[in-house]
Amino acid sequence: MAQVRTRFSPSPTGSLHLGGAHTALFNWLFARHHRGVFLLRIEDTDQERSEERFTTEILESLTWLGLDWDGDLVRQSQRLPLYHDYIERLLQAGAAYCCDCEPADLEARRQAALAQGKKPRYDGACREKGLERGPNTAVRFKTPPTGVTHWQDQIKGPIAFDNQELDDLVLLRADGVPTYNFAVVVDDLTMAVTHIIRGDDHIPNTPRQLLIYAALGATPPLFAHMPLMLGKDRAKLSKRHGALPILAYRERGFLPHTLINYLARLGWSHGDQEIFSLEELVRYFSLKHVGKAPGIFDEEKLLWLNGHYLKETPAPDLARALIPYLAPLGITDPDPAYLARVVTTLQARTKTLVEMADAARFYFLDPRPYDPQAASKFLTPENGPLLTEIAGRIQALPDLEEAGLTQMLHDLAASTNRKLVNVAQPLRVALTGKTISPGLTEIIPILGKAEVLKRISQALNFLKK
RNA sequence: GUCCCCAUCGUCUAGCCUGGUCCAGGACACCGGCCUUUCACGCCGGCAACACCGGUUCAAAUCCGGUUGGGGACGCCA
Repeated sequence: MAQVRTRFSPSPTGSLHLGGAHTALFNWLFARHHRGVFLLRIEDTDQERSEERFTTEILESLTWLGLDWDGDLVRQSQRLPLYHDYIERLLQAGAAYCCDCEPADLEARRQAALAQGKKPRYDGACREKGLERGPNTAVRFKTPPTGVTHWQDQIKGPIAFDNQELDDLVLLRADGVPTYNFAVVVDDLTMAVTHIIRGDDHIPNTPRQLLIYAALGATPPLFAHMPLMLGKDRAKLSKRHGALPILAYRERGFLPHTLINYLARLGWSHGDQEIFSLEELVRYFSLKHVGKAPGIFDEEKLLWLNGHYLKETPAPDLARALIPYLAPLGITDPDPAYLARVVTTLQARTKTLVEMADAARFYFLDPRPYDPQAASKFLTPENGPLLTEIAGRIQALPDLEEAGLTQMLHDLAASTNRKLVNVAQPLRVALTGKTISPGLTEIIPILGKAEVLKRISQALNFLKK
Protein backbone atom coordinates (compact mmCIF):
# COMPACT_ATOMS: atom_id res chain seq x y z
CA MET A 1 0.00 0.00 0.00
CA ALA A 2 1.10 3.52 -0.71
CA GLN A 3 2.06 5.68 2.22
CA VAL A 4 -0.84 6.39 4.52
CA ARG A 5 -1.97 10.00 4.61
CA THR A 6 -4.68 11.17 6.98
CA ARG A 7 -5.92 14.60 7.87
CA PHE A 8 -7.81 16.45 10.53
CA SER A 9 -9.94 19.26 9.19
CA PRO A 10 -11.62 21.38 11.83
CA SER A 11 -13.58 24.48 10.99
CA PRO A 12 -12.55 27.53 13.00
CA THR A 13 -16.04 28.39 14.13
CA GLY A 14 -15.42 27.40 17.72
CA SER A 15 -12.94 25.87 20.13
CA LEU A 16 -11.57 22.37 19.73
CA HIS A 17 -13.79 20.17 21.88
CA LEU A 18 -13.56 16.57 23.01
CA GLY A 19 -15.28 15.26 19.90
CA GLY A 20 -12.86 17.02 17.60
CA ALA A 21 -9.88 15.90 19.63
CA HIS A 22 -11.22 12.34 19.44
CA THR A 23 -11.23 12.37 15.62
CA ALA A 24 -7.91 14.17 15.48
CA LEU A 25 -6.39 11.53 17.75
CA PHE A 26 -7.66 8.58 15.72
CA ASN A 27 -6.31 10.12 12.52
CA TRP A 28 -3.01 10.87 14.20
CA LEU A 29 -2.69 7.38 15.68
CA PHE A 30 -3.57 5.72 12.41
CA ALA A 31 -1.00 7.79 10.52
CA ARG A 32 1.72 7.31 13.11
CA HIS A 33 1.03 3.59 13.37
CA HIS A 34 1.55 3.24 9.63
CA ARG A 35 4.50 5.63 9.62
CA GLY A 36 2.40 7.81 7.40
CA VAL A 37 1.53 11.47 7.25
CA PHE A 38 -0.94 13.41 9.35
CA LEU A 39 -2.12 16.64 7.76
CA LEU A 40 -3.99 19.57 9.21
CA ARG A 41 -6.44 21.61 7.20
CA ILE A 42 -8.53 24.51 8.37
CA GLU A 43 -11.97 24.49 6.79
CA ASP A 44 -12.71 28.17 6.83
CA THR A 45 -15.02 28.53 3.87
CA ASP A 46 -17.79 29.83 6.09
CA GLN A 47 -16.61 33.40 6.15
CA GLU A 48 -19.42 34.48 8.41
CA ARG A 49 -18.53 32.26 11.31
CA SER A 50 -14.82 31.54 10.93
CA GLU A 51 -12.52 33.44 13.23
CA GLU A 52 -8.76 33.51 13.39
CA ARG A 53 -8.76 33.25 17.18
CA PHE A 54 -10.40 29.84 16.89
CA THR A 55 -7.71 28.66 14.49
CA THR A 56 -5.13 29.79 17.01
CA GLU A 57 -6.93 27.99 19.81
CA ILE A 58 -7.28 24.79 17.80
CA LEU A 59 -3.57 24.74 17.02
CA GLU A 60 -2.73 25.38 20.64
CA SER A 61 -5.04 22.59 21.75
CA LEU A 62 -3.51 20.07 19.36
CA THR A 63 -0.04 21.13 20.37
CA TRP A 64 -0.86 20.75 24.05
CA LEU A 65 -2.19 17.26 23.39
CA GLY A 66 0.96 16.43 21.49
CA LEU A 67 -0.80 15.77 18.19
CA ASP A 68 1.79 17.12 15.81
CA TRP A 69 0.97 17.49 12.15
CA ASP A 70 3.15 17.14 9.09
CA GLY A 71 3.78 19.85 6.56
CA ASP A 72 2.21 23.26 6.40
CA LEU A 73 -1.20 24.12 7.68
CA VAL A 74 -3.66 24.22 4.78
CA ARG A 75 -6.38 26.84 4.76
CA GLN A 76 -9.27 26.43 2.38
CA SER A 77 -9.72 30.17 2.20
CA GLN A 78 -6.39 30.39 0.40
CA ARG A 79 -7.20 27.82 -2.24
CA LEU A 80 -10.10 29.49 -4.02
CA PRO A 81 -8.49 29.35 -7.51
CA LEU A 82 -8.06 25.61 -7.11
CA TYR A 83 -11.76 25.10 -6.40
CA HIS A 84 -12.72 27.27 -9.36
CA ASP A 85 -10.48 25.19 -11.56
CA TYR A 86 -12.28 22.04 -10.50
CA ILE A 87 -15.68 23.69 -10.92
CA GLU A 88 -14.76 24.46 -14.51
CA ARG A 89 -13.90 20.83 -15.08
CA LEU A 90 -17.23 19.67 -13.74
CA LEU A 91 -19.12 22.28 -15.73
CA GLN A 92 -17.22 21.29 -18.88
CA ALA A 93 -17.96 17.65 -18.29
CA GLY A 94 -21.64 18.41 -17.87
CA ALA A 95 -21.57 17.10 -14.33
CA ALA A 96 -22.63 20.41 -12.82
CA TYR A 97 -24.91 23.29 -13.70
CA CYS A 98 -25.69 26.83 -12.70
CA CYS A 99 -28.65 27.66 -10.51
CA ASP A 100 -30.26 31.00 -9.76
CA CYS A 101 -32.90 29.90 -7.30
CA GLU A 102 -33.42 32.34 -4.44
CA PRO A 103 -32.02 31.06 -1.16
CA ALA A 104 -35.09 32.35 0.62
CA ASP A 105 -37.35 30.40 -1.73
CA LEU A 106 -35.33 27.26 -1.24
CA GLU A 107 -35.57 27.59 2.49
CA ALA A 108 -39.34 28.04 2.28
CA ARG A 109 -39.69 24.98 0.07
CA ARG A 110 -37.53 22.99 2.47
CA GLN A 111 -39.68 23.93 5.45
CA ALA A 112 -42.83 23.14 3.52
CA ALA A 113 -41.53 19.69 2.62
CA LEU A 114 -40.49 19.01 6.19
CA ALA A 115 -43.91 20.14 7.44
CA GLN A 116 -45.58 17.72 5.06
CA GLY A 117 -43.39 14.94 6.36
CA LYS A 118 -41.45 14.70 3.12
CA LYS A 119 -37.73 14.50 2.70
CA PRO A 120 -36.58 18.03 1.92
CA ARG A 121 -34.58 17.97 -1.27
CA TYR A 122 -33.83 20.34 -4.12
CA ASP A 123 -36.23 19.78 -6.99
CA GLY A 124 -33.71 20.36 -9.77
CA ALA A 125 -35.58 23.40 -11.06
CA CYS A 126 -32.51 24.87 -12.80
CA ARG A 127 -31.09 21.59 -13.97
CA GLU A 128 -32.10 21.91 -17.59
CA LYS A 129 -32.12 25.70 -17.85
CA GLY A 130 -28.63 25.89 -19.28
CA LEU A 131 -27.83 29.01 -17.22
CA GLU A 132 -24.48 30.79 -17.57
CA ARG A 133 -22.34 31.79 -14.59
CA GLY A 134 -23.53 35.12 -13.27
CA PRO A 135 -23.32 37.20 -10.12
CA ASN A 136 -26.32 35.46 -8.58
CA THR A 137 -25.77 31.92 -9.73
CA ALA A 138 -24.54 29.06 -7.65
CA VAL A 139 -23.18 25.86 -9.15
CA ARG A 140 -24.92 22.61 -8.38
CA PHE A 141 -23.83 19.04 -8.84
CA LYS A 142 -25.83 16.94 -11.25
CA THR A 143 -26.54 13.91 -9.10
CA PRO A 144 -27.36 10.74 -11.05
CA PRO A 145 -31.10 10.17 -10.61
CA THR A 146 -30.80 6.42 -10.40
CA GLY A 147 -28.36 3.83 -9.22
CA VAL A 148 -26.74 3.10 -5.90
CA THR A 149 -23.62 4.58 -4.35
CA HIS A 150 -21.86 2.31 -1.94
CA TRP A 151 -18.54 1.86 -0.22
CA GLN A 152 -16.78 -0.47 2.12
CA ASP A 153 -16.49 1.55 5.28
CA GLN A 154 -13.32 0.69 7.17
CA ILE A 155 -15.17 0.71 10.46
CA LYS A 156 -18.86 0.16 9.72
CA GLY A 157 -18.62 -2.28 6.84
CA PRO A 158 -20.64 -1.98 3.63
CA ILE A 159 -22.92 1.05 3.35
CA ALA A 160 -25.15 1.91 0.41
CA PHE A 161 -27.37 4.84 -0.55
CA ASP A 162 -29.86 5.06 -3.37
CA ASN A 163 -28.87 7.99 -5.54
CA GLN A 164 -32.47 9.12 -5.63
CA GLU A 165 -32.16 9.95 -1.94
CA LEU A 166 -29.55 12.51 -2.83
CA ASP A 167 -30.38 15.85 -4.37
CA ASP A 168 -28.36 18.28 -6.47
CA LEU A 169 -26.13 19.85 -3.85
CA VAL A 170 -24.57 23.25 -4.24
CA LEU A 171 -20.85 23.02 -4.98
CA LEU A 172 -20.08 26.70 -5.33
CA ARG A 173 -22.03 29.47 -3.69
CA ALA A 174 -23.12 32.51 -5.64
CA ASP A 175 -20.28 34.43 -3.99
CA GLY A 176 -17.75 32.04 -5.48
CA VAL A 177 -16.90 30.26 -2.24
CA PRO A 178 -17.07 26.46 -2.37
CA THR A 179 -19.30 24.50 -0.01
CA TYR A 180 -18.05 21.85 2.36
CA ASN A 181 -18.79 18.72 0.34
CA PHE A 182 -17.04 20.06 -2.72
CA ALA A 183 -14.04 21.68 -1.07
CA VAL A 184 -13.38 18.53 0.91
CA VAL A 185 -13.23 16.40 -2.20
CA VAL A 186 -10.89 18.77 -4.02
CA ASP A 187 -8.68 19.07 -0.96
CA ASP A 188 -8.51 15.41 -0.08
CA LEU A 189 -7.79 14.64 -3.71
CA THR A 190 -5.04 17.22 -4.13
CA MET A 191 -3.55 16.53 -0.73
CA ALA A 192 -3.50 12.84 -1.66
CA VAL A 193 -5.30 11.76 1.48
CA THR A 194 -5.60 7.97 1.56
CA HIS A 195 -7.84 7.45 4.60
CA ILE A 196 -10.62 9.70 5.78
CA ILE A 197 -11.36 9.01 9.40
CA ARG A 198 -14.20 11.16 10.73
CA GLY A 199 -17.32 11.09 12.87
CA ASP A 200 -20.20 8.98 11.62
CA ASP A 201 -22.35 12.07 11.41
CA HIS A 202 -20.57 12.44 8.04
CA ILE A 203 -21.96 9.20 6.66
CA PRO A 204 -24.74 10.98 4.73
CA ASN A 205 -22.10 13.19 3.08
CA THR A 206 -20.06 10.29 1.85
CA PRO A 207 -22.19 9.18 -1.12
CA ARG A 208 -22.28 12.79 -2.33
CA GLN A 209 -18.54 13.06 -2.12
CA LEU A 210 -18.08 9.70 -3.78
CA LEU A 211 -20.20 10.87 -6.69
CA ILE A 212 -18.03 13.96 -7.06
CA TYR A 213 -14.88 11.84 -7.11
CA ALA A 214 -16.49 9.74 -9.83
CA ALA A 215 -17.47 12.80 -11.87
CA LEU A 216 -13.86 13.96 -11.61
CA GLY A 217 -12.67 10.57 -12.77
CA ALA A 218 -10.72 10.17 -9.54
CA THR A 219 -10.23 7.22 -7.24
CA PRO A 220 -11.67 8.07 -3.85
CA PRO A 221 -9.80 7.51 -0.60
CA LEU A 222 -10.92 4.91 1.92
CA PHE A 223 -13.55 6.03 4.42
CA ALA A 224 -13.75 5.12 8.09
CA HIS A 225 -16.61 6.52 10.14
CA MET A 226 -15.99 6.41 13.83
CA PRO A 227 -18.79 6.41 16.39
CA LEU A 228 -19.79 9.71 17.90
CA MET A 229 -19.13 10.70 21.47
CA LEU A 230 -22.35 11.36 23.32
CA GLY A 231 -23.25 13.23 26.47
CA LYS A 232 -24.93 11.71 29.53
CA ASP A 233 -28.33 12.08 27.90
CA ARG A 234 -27.08 10.12 24.88
CA ALA A 235 -27.31 13.15 22.61
CA LYS A 236 -24.39 14.47 20.61
CA LEU A 237 -21.89 15.93 23.02
CA SER A 238 -22.29 19.66 23.45
CA LYS A 239 -21.80 22.50 25.89
CA ARG A 240 -24.83 21.63 27.92
CA HIS A 241 -23.24 18.30 28.87
CA GLY A 242 -20.35 20.18 30.30
CA ALA A 243 -18.24 19.27 27.27
CA LEU A 244 -15.60 21.89 27.53
CA PRO A 245 -13.02 23.14 25.09
CA ILE A 246 -9.85 21.08 25.27
CA LEU A 247 -7.96 23.96 26.82
CA ALA A 248 -10.47 24.06 29.65
CA TYR A 249 -9.26 20.61 30.67
CA ARG A 250 -5.77 22.01 30.87
CA GLU A 251 -7.04 24.81 33.09
CA ARG A 252 -8.80 22.31 35.31
CA GLY A 253 -5.55 20.49 35.92
CA PHE A 254 -5.68 17.51 33.61
CA LEU A 255 -2.51 16.10 32.11
CA PRO A 256 -2.52 15.98 28.31
CA HIS A 257 -1.77 12.28 28.32
CA THR A 258 -4.84 11.66 30.45
CA LEU A 259 -6.99 13.07 27.67
CA ILE A 260 -5.09 11.08 25.05
CA ASN A 261 -5.44 7.81 26.94
CA TYR A 262 -9.10 8.44 27.73
CA LEU A 263 -10.04 9.46 24.20
CA ALA A 264 -8.16 6.51 22.73
CA ARG A 265 -10.11 4.07 24.89
CA LEU A 266 -13.42 5.58 23.93
CA GLY A 267 -14.41 3.67 20.84
CA TRP A 268 -11.23 1.66 20.61
CA SER A 269 -9.76 -1.10 22.72
CA HIS A 270 -6.87 -3.47 22.96
CA GLY A 271 -8.19 -6.38 24.99
CA ASP A 272 -8.54 -5.50 28.65
CA GLN A 273 -5.82 -2.89 28.74
CA GLU A 274 -6.81 0.49 30.14
CA ILE A 275 -3.51 2.26 30.59
CA PHE A 276 -1.46 3.01 27.51
CA SER A 277 1.69 4.97 26.92
CA LEU A 278 1.79 7.00 23.73
CA GLU A 279 4.17 4.47 22.21
CA GLU A 280 1.77 1.65 22.99
CA LEU A 281 -1.14 3.50 21.44
CA VAL A 282 0.82 4.05 18.26
CA ARG A 283 1.96 0.45 18.21
CA TYR A 284 -1.45 -1.13 18.84
CA PHE A 285 -3.86 1.24 17.14
CA SER A 286 -5.93 -0.33 14.42
CA LEU A 287 -9.22 0.52 12.75
CA LYS A 288 -10.15 -3.11 13.17
CA HIS A 289 -10.64 -2.60 16.89
CA VAL A 290 -12.62 0.57 16.63
CA GLY A 291 -16.17 -0.16 17.74
CA LYS A 292 -19.35 0.82 15.93
CA ALA A 293 -21.47 1.95 18.84
CA PRO A 294 -21.37 5.48 20.18
CA GLY A 295 -19.79 6.08 23.57
CA ILE A 296 -20.82 8.32 26.40
CA PHE A 297 -18.27 10.68 27.83
CA ASP A 298 -17.65 9.83 31.49
CA GLU A 299 -15.83 12.46 33.48
CA GLU A 300 -15.49 10.13 36.49
CA LYS A 301 -13.28 7.82 34.53
CA LEU A 302 -11.31 10.75 33.18
CA LEU A 303 -10.65 11.87 36.75
CA TRP A 304 -9.60 8.39 37.77
CA LEU A 305 -7.16 8.26 34.86
CA ASN A 306 -5.75 11.65 35.75
CA GLY A 307 -5.28 10.50 39.33
CA HIS A 308 -3.49 7.48 37.98
CA TYR A 309 -1.08 9.54 35.90
CA LEU A 310 -0.55 11.96 38.74
CA LYS A 311 0.73 8.99 40.74
CA GLU A 312 2.81 7.63 37.89
CA THR A 313 4.53 10.77 36.70
CA PRO A 314 8.02 11.27 38.15
CA ALA A 315 7.92 13.95 40.85
CA PRO A 316 10.36 16.37 39.19
CA ASP A 317 8.29 16.35 35.99
CA LEU A 318 5.10 16.80 37.91
CA ALA A 319 6.64 19.61 39.92
CA ARG A 320 7.36 21.45 36.70
CA ALA A 321 3.82 20.87 35.47
CA LEU A 322 2.41 22.15 38.76
CA ILE A 323 4.11 25.53 38.71
CA PRO A 324 1.49 27.32 36.56
CA TYR A 325 -1.23 26.18 38.94
CA LEU A 326 0.64 27.51 41.95
CA ALA A 327 1.00 31.03 40.59
CA PRO A 328 -2.65 32.04 41.07
CA LEU A 329 -2.29 31.12 44.75
CA GLY A 330 0.56 33.55 45.08
CA ILE A 331 3.27 30.91 45.04
CA THR A 332 5.83 31.95 42.47
CA ASP A 333 9.29 30.71 41.68
CA PRO A 334 9.25 27.71 44.00
CA ASP A 335 12.52 25.89 44.53
CA PRO A 336 12.43 22.88 42.16
CA ALA A 337 13.90 20.41 44.64
CA TYR A 338 11.60 21.53 47.44
CA LEU A 339 8.59 21.43 45.13
CA ALA A 340 9.47 17.92 43.99
CA ARG A 341 9.46 16.73 47.61
CA VAL A 342 6.13 18.46 48.18
CA VAL A 343 4.67 16.82 45.11
CA THR A 344 5.73 13.38 46.31
CA THR A 345 3.46 13.72 49.33
CA LEU A 346 0.51 14.83 47.22
CA GLN A 347 0.61 12.51 44.22
CA ALA A 348 -1.64 9.82 45.61
CA ARG A 349 -4.01 12.26 47.26
CA THR A 350 -5.22 14.45 44.42
CA LYS A 351 -6.87 13.96 41.07
CA THR A 352 -6.02 17.18 39.27
CA LEU A 353 -3.16 19.67 39.26
CA VAL A 354 -5.58 22.28 40.54
CA GLU A 355 -6.35 20.14 43.58
CA MET A 356 -2.69 19.45 44.02
CA ALA A 357 -1.77 23.11 43.96
CA ASP A 358 -4.40 23.82 46.55
CA ALA A 359 -3.20 20.98 48.73
CA ALA A 360 0.37 22.24 48.40
CA ARG A 361 -0.50 25.66 49.73
CA PHE A 362 0.54 25.16 53.35
CA TYR A 363 4.03 24.08 52.34
CA PHE A 364 4.64 27.60 51.06
CA LEU A 365 2.26 29.87 52.91
CA ASP A 366 1.27 30.58 56.50
CA PRO A 367 -1.36 27.98 57.54
CA ARG A 368 -3.32 30.76 59.14
CA PRO A 369 -6.11 31.57 59.17
CA TYR A 370 -6.88 28.07 60.37
CA ASP A 371 -9.90 26.24 59.15
CA PRO A 372 -12.47 27.36 61.78
CA GLN A 373 -13.88 23.91 62.41
CA ALA A 374 -10.44 22.37 62.66
CA ALA A 375 -9.22 25.06 65.03
CA SER A 376 -12.21 24.91 67.33
CA LYS A 377 -11.89 21.18 67.61
CA PHE A 378 -8.15 20.76 68.00
CA LEU A 379 -6.50 24.07 68.83
CA THR A 380 -8.07 24.16 72.26
CA PRO A 381 -6.47 25.37 75.51
CA GLU A 382 -6.35 21.83 76.83
CA ASN A 383 -4.15 20.86 73.91
CA GLY A 384 -1.67 23.59 74.74
CA PRO A 385 0.57 21.45 76.95
CA LEU A 386 0.54 18.72 74.33
CA LEU A 387 1.74 21.05 71.60
CA THR A 388 4.38 22.47 73.89
CA GLU A 389 5.57 18.97 74.63
CA ILE A 390 5.68 18.11 70.92
CA ALA A 391 7.71 21.22 70.21
CA GLY A 392 10.16 20.23 72.90
CA ARG A 393 10.58 16.75 71.56
CA ILE A 394 11.03 17.89 67.98
CA GLN A 395 13.54 20.44 69.18
CA ALA A 396 15.46 17.63 70.85
CA LEU A 397 15.47 15.33 67.84
CA PRO A 398 18.90 15.13 66.21
CA ASP A 399 17.34 14.78 62.78
CA LEU A 400 13.88 14.60 61.27
CA GLU A 401 13.83 11.01 60.02
CA GLU A 402 10.44 9.44 59.46
CA ALA A 403 11.14 6.55 61.78
CA GLY A 404 12.20 8.81 64.61
CA LEU A 405 9.18 11.03 64.18
CA THR A 406 6.84 8.07 64.16
CA GLN A 407 8.47 6.79 67.31
CA MET A 408 8.17 10.17 68.95
CA LEU A 409 4.46 10.47 68.17
CA HIS A 410 3.75 6.98 69.48
CA ASP A 411 5.75 7.59 72.63
CA LEU A 412 3.89 10.77 73.24
CA ALA A 413 0.55 9.12 72.78
CA ALA A 414 1.51 6.44 75.26
CA SER A 415 2.94 8.78 77.85
CA THR A 416 0.01 11.18 77.73
CA ASN A 417 -2.43 8.34 77.61
CA ARG A 418 -4.02 9.45 74.39
CA LYS A 419 -4.88 7.76 71.17
CA LEU A 420 -2.43 8.51 68.44
CA VAL A 421 -5.06 10.36 66.46
CA ASN A 422 -5.49 12.78 69.35
CA VAL A 423 -1.83 13.62 69.24
CA ALA A 424 -1.70 13.87 65.48
CA GLN A 425 -4.68 16.07 64.77
CA PRO A 426 -3.75 19.08 66.92
CA LEU A 427 -0.29 19.02 65.43
CA ARG A 428 -1.71 18.65 61.93
CA VAL A 429 -3.92 21.69 62.34
CA ALA A 430 -1.02 23.67 63.77
CA LEU A 431 1.17 22.84 60.78
CA THR A 432 -1.31 22.84 57.93
CA GLY A 433 -4.39 24.68 59.19
CA LYS A 434 -6.55 21.73 58.29
CA THR A 435 -7.59 18.30 59.55
CA ILE A 436 -6.68 16.74 56.24
CA SER A 437 -3.14 16.60 54.94
CA PRO A 438 -0.33 14.26 53.97
CA GLY A 439 1.21 12.24 56.78
CA LEU A 440 2.82 14.26 59.55
CA THR A 441 6.05 12.34 59.28
CA GLU A 442 6.21 13.32 55.61
CA ILE A 443 5.37 16.94 56.20
CA ILE A 444 7.71 17.68 59.09
CA PRO A 445 11.00 16.87 57.34
CA ILE A 446 9.95 18.96 54.36
CA LEU A 447 8.94 22.01 56.36
CA GLY A 448 12.08 21.70 58.46
CA LYS A 449 12.62 22.08 62.16
CA ALA A 450 12.62 25.86 62.31
CA GLU A 451 9.38 26.24 60.38
CA VAL A 452 7.66 23.49 62.34
CA LEU A 453 8.60 25.05 65.67
CA LYS A 454 7.49 28.43 64.43
CA ARG A 455 4.10 27.08 63.39
CA ILE A 456 3.61 25.30 66.71
CA SER A 457 4.33 28.46 68.60
CA GLN A 458 1.91 30.37 66.38
CA ALA A 459 -0.72 27.79 67.22
CA LEU A 460 0.03 28.12 70.92
CA ASN A 461 -0.44 31.85 70.60
CA PHE A 462 -3.71 31.30 68.87
CA LEU A 463 -5.18 28.98 71.44
CA LYS A 464 -4.33 31.25 74.34
CA LYS A 465 -6.68 33.87 72.97
C1' G B 1 -41.46 12.50 8.15
C1' U B 2 -37.51 10.22 4.93
C1' C B 3 -32.78 8.05 4.66
C1' C B 4 -28.62 6.14 7.27
C1' C B 5 -25.99 4.21 11.53
C1' C B 6 -26.06 1.58 16.18
C1' A B 7 -27.62 -2.11 20.23
C1' U B 8 -23.05 -6.85 26.13
C1' C B 9 -23.08 -4.55 33.56
C1' G B 10 -25.27 2.69 35.37
C1' U B 11 -20.60 4.06 32.13
C1' C B 12 -16.09 2.56 28.92
C1' U B 13 -15.39 -2.15 26.95
C1' A B 14 -13.42 -7.87 25.94
C1' G B 15 -15.77 -11.78 23.48
C1' C B 16 -18.95 -11.59 17.89
C1' C B 17 -15.62 -11.93 11.73
C1' U B 18 -13.42 -17.89 12.38
C1' G B 19 -20.94 -20.63 16.73
C1' G B 20 -19.31 -24.85 21.75
C1' U B 21 -13.51 -23.17 26.18
C1' C B 22 -19.01 -17.43 28.45
C1' C B 23 -24.62 -19.79 33.91
C1' A B 24 -20.14 -13.69 29.78
C1' G B 25 -14.02 -11.25 31.42
C1' G B 26 -11.57 -6.35 32.63
C1' A B 27 -11.97 -1.07 34.02
C1' C B 28 -14.71 3.44 36.14
C1' A B 29 -18.52 4.37 39.61
C1' C B 30 -21.02 2.17 43.77
C1' C B 31 -21.22 -1.15 48.38
C1' G B 32 -18.51 -4.02 52.12
C1' G B 33 -13.70 -5.28 54.51
C1' C B 34 -8.30 -4.82 55.38
C1' C B 35 -4.31 -1.25 56.03
C1' U B 36 -4.11 3.41 58.88
C1' U B 37 -1.98 9.61 62.84
C1' U B 38 -6.31 12.63 59.11
C1' C B 39 -7.31 12.25 53.89
C1' A B 40 -6.00 9.54 50.06
C1' C B 41 -3.24 5.38 47.76
C1' G B 42 -3.06 0.22 47.90
C1' C B 43 -5.06 -4.71 48.68
C1' C B 44 -9.30 -8.25 49.17
C1' G B 45 -14.45 -9.15 48.30
C1' G B 46 -19.41 -7.82 46.35
C1' C B 47 -23.46 -5.78 43.23
C1' A B 48 -24.39 -5.49 38.05
C1' A B 49 -25.26 -6.82 31.20
C1' C B 50 -25.73 -10.45 26.10
C1' A B 51 -32.85 -5.09 24.28
C1' C B 52 -37.08 -8.27 22.42
C1' C B 53 -39.24 -12.00 19.09
C1' G B 54 -38.53 -15.54 15.50
C1' G B 55 -35.22 -18.52 12.36
C1' U B 56 -30.65 -21.56 11.20
C1' U B 57 -27.93 -25.31 14.17
C1' C B 58 -26.72 -30.95 18.09
C1' A B 59 -25.25 -26.01 20.08
C1' A B 60 -26.08 -18.62 19.42
C1' A B 61 -23.82 -13.04 23.11
C1' U B 62 -21.73 -14.86 18.54
C1' C B 63 -25.02 -16.26 11.95
C1' C B 64 -29.97 -14.53 9.44
C1' G B 65 -34.76 -11.83 9.58
C1' G B 66 -38.11 -8.74 12.04
C1' U B 67 -39.60 -5.60 16.21
C1' U B 68 -38.44 -2.07 19.71
C1' G B 69 -35.20 1.49 21.41
C1' G B 70 -31.30 5.12 20.76
C1' G B 71 -28.47 8.28 17.67
C1' G B 72 -27.20 10.94 13.22
C1' A B 73 -28.23 13.40 8.58
C1' C B 74 -31.55 15.83 5.53
C1' G B 75 -28.38 24.14 4.30
C1' C B 76 -25.66 28.78 -1.17
C1' C B 77 -23.04 25.33 7.79
C1' A B 78 -19.06 22.11 8.43
